[in-house]
Amino acid sequence: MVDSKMINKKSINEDLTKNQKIVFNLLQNAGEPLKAYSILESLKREGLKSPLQIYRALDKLVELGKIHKIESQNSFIACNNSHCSSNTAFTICNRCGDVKEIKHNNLFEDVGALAKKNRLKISRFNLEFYIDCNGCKIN
Amino acid sequence: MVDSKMINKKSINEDLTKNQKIVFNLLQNAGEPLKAYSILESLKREGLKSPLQIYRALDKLVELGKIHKIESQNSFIACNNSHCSSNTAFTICNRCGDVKEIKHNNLFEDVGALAKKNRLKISRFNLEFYIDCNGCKIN
DNA sequence: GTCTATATTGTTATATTATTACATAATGTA
DNA sequence: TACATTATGTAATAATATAACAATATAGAC
Repeated sequence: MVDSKMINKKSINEDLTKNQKIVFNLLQNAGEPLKAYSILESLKREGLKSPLQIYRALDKLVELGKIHKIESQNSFIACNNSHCSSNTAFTICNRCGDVKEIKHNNLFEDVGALAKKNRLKISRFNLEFYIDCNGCKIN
Repeated sequence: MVDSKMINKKSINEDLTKNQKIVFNLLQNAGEPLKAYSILESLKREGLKSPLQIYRALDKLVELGKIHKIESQNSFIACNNSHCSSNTAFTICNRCGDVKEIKHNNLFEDVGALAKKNRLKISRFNLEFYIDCNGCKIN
């Protein structure tokens, strides 16, 4: 399923359609997870006016591996890691919900190895580490 | 946050309130993930008639570690692993969405070790392995 | 026991997130 | 061109989750 639709992550943004480009650019500039309806709000000026326009672009971008969905927040973040292959690893703050994508490539290899060790033939994984972020620990 | 509210997983179900017990029993007997509104449907006969009654029970049960939420499906499953400490590890089928909780304790230790290796002080983790399940591979 | 604080439950309304259904336009390809 | 495929637009609605407030039950302090 994932495999058959997986496309070279390095494919330039020219491959994206108009709406996909608009949504992707917004997410890249944001640098933090955004929610579908907040994206919709931001993009009213670009002429996007219905949720479906946003969701369609988001779905495709997820499929292409150019963005990830943070399921527990119903939010979307531009991919930060050129080697992730649609695998995802995040830290999520227990208190403020702040999300950071983990870029450490060893981690991706290690999790893959763990899957193998447990005899699982995986197409991808999602790993979420819940932490108290620095800002929240102080307060 | 998790720590302060974490309660002994072995606490018997007597500790649960009426609605919590009703919801938890249903999930235990189901043995598969259920969605909030499907739980509501099933429990109309028990006198539960509003979403909030279900969500309140589910929230508490998650907090107690007696059930887990499968975020990508908005579904809830009874915990299957007495050592999980609110850590979660699942396989999820790409095609049919079938979810299984992984019980292999070594995996939980290994993921904890990975967090440490990456200098993360985590309160818990959630790991999702996406696979093609046996049933789906055949068809 | 009774008073009080706290937790739990009940109920209505509403907010948030996501999809269905259908029409139209653009693009690629024989 | 003609045809299939993909992308877009729009309206309606489904599915998921929470806010706000009232009523009831429970556990300790006295």
